[in-house]
Amino acid sequence: MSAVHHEADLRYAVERLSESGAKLTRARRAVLEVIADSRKHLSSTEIVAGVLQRAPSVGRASVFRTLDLLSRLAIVRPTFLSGRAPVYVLMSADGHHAHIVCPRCLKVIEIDECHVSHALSKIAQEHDIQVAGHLLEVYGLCAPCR
Amino acid sequence: MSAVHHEADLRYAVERLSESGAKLTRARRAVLEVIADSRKHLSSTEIVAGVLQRAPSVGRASVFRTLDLLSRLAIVRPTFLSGRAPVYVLMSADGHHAHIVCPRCLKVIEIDECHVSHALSKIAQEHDIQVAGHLLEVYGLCAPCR
DNA sequence: AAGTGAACGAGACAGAGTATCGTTCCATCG
DNA sequence: CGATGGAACGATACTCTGTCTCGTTCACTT
Repeated sequence: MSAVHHEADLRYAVERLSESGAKLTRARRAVLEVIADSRKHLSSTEIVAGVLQRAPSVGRASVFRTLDLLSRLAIVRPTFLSGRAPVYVLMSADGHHAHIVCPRCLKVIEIDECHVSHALSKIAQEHDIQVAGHLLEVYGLCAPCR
Repeated sequence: MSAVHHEADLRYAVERLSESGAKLTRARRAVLEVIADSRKHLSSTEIVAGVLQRAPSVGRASVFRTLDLLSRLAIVRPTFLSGRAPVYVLMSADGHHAHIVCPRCLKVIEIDECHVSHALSKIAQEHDIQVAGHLLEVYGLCAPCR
């Protein structure tokens, strides 16, 4: 019920939201809490449902507006995992995220340490880019599926 | 007009399609050609339009069915770049793909060499996964935008 | 050359996301 | 302390991407 799973990420997301000049409204707080509170990545429909439970007066449109805002701020990233609708991934404090998708059972395994910093600095150098974040998706069969 | 840009990828995609047991129909060939022929990543709407030009008798539904099939075969991967609708990325022969997105001008820069093989083998080992492919998205300002 | 199941084309349908519009909230400034 | 203005809101109508259905056609096998 309470937001315990990604407490730090939630705090950081709220901080970045304020920094951007956006107001921290009830609707936005509710969306962030639902996302941070969930153990798995949620679709927009699931987020709407979660928000409705937590703050029944919040409208559908505000949830979508918030998801848009969070995407633009790179706090969240829509991604296709299982199913037809995109699923919103909460980026970590430094704008990075990585997970493994098993193409057979569609399970998603979150990765904390993805070892790409060296690769990123090479890419930054080769393409003259100022890297601000990344998403790494790895596709591969998990142990039970082999 | 003719498919010259990702000729090798196209050939490989066709091969994997046959290998999977799927028939190589006119609709599927048209979709693959449109995707491989394009210099940029296309949305489903753009793909439908391209197919319609190339093979007017092909139905909308078949395009979506094909995109589904190609996604399941990891020949293509839907991703959110600019805009509301997802965009389909053609994975390279070994199931890998990487690009940089500039969050300001929304330009997408394709990366040929992404230097993550070492990171992937570490991840494979740590999580007991048999890696079959990956997608790396790097977010960062490009030179002109700084 | 014929048989068979996969795939197709057309169009009705569903549902995710958007646009509109009047209202509310909140900060700033008189 | 109350007025002013802009950002965000809630409700709802609407759009459009993607799906489902169903009878028909076509690609591959033998």
